[in-house]
Amino acid sequence: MSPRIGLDLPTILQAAVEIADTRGLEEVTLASLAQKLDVRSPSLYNHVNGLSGLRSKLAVYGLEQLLHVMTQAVVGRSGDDAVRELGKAYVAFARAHPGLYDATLRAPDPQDEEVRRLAGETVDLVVRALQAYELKDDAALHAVRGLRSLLHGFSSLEQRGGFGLPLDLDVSFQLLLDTFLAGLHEMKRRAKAESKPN
Amino acid sequence: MSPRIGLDLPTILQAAVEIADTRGLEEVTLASLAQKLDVRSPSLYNHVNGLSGLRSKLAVYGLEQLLHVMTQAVVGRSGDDAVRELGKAYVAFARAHPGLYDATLRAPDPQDEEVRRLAGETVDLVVRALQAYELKDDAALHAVRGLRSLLHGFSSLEQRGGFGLPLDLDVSFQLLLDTFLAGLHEMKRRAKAESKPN
DNA sequence: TTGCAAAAACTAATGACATTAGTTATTATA
DNA sequence: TATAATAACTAATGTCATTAGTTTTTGCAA
Repeated sequence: MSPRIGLDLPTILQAAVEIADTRGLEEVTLASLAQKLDVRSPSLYNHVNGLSGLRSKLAVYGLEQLLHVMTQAVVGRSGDDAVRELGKAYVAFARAHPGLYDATLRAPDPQDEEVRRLAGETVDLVVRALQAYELKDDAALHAVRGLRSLLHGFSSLEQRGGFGLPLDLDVSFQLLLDTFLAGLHEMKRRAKAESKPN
Repeated sequence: MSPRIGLDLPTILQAAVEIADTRGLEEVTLASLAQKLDVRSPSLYNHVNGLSGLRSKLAVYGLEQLLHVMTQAVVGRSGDDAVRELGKAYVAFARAHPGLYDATLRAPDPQDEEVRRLAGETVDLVVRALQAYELKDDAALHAVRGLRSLLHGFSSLEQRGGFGLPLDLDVSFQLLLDTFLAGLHEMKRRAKAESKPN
């Protein structure tokens, strides 16, 4: 009971990531992938459940890596520093792996257990990074959504060249993060002013 | 010199939007569109330059509509009120027309003159809406990018079901906007504190 | 009224793709 | 050394987009 050892999943994913990052996610086809791996496309079905299966695996792979770089960014930090490094790590990942980043958003099946686990872990990580702002109850989760919106929005628009203006992107990002953080501090101040006097 | 009067561009775009909004942008194919219009797919080439041409037209069409609803949202308003209404109009558009909204981001050719014009007009509109914050020079443009990042990020993640949490989306959005606005005010305060004392 | 030119819509054909069915080849272990 | 498991293969089908070339319609000029 043992077959020939040709392809394996890591090799396939690596090749797929390379195509995605250099040519775009749409160019990741079973045909282009098979050609790159010097194999006939039906052979890929032995490792992956068709094109949609490949995309799902790619999504999980990307989510794992994204979570990893985000985790590395926040260890040993807190408050503004933690959030800033988290943000920088996020956009750096999106810049370094545009196709893979794309896959994490377009491909994932929300029902997939692995996807749910990774999403949960990511939320937990960001909640912890936001601890310093003393957000009550759901407020922390809303803030996680907000931060993610802003990070994804910036990364996504940057990738699509959606910013037509001749303006330094890093400055824009820095300022956006600063504004958001200033807002968080202000919200914290307001919450205190509201609870203390009573 | 006159042909038969069958299809026309508005009819085609309307049908394409309907498919995009109900089944997703990927489902807008010349085949599906032709079927919906009760025509053979090569006939569409008389009105549109293939699939990519259709997508470009769809992008322009969407950008026009988006600019329109944003314009309506800010007329007669200023400051936080203007920004809030602008934001609400943006996400409302994305919610009402998920496929068309998608097209405005994925399809447009940045070289296209029409696209550039619409993008420019949109930037101008938002810059005007942000006048109350007295942002200096490039700061206003950076703020436009920031606001757009946050609006697009939220809309995009909402559409993809990227928010796994069982939490009210409108509250999240409201809070995100509040935080951003509080941040803008704080930045304005800081800028004043920095210039005045000198 | 008639005929023509322009343009829309058509048929036919090609090539890229995903996918399935069924075959061949390889290799670890019994 | 034989075999069972499984990877990789060939062949075939169906869906697309796209191009070439044909037919049809219709406003206008003669």
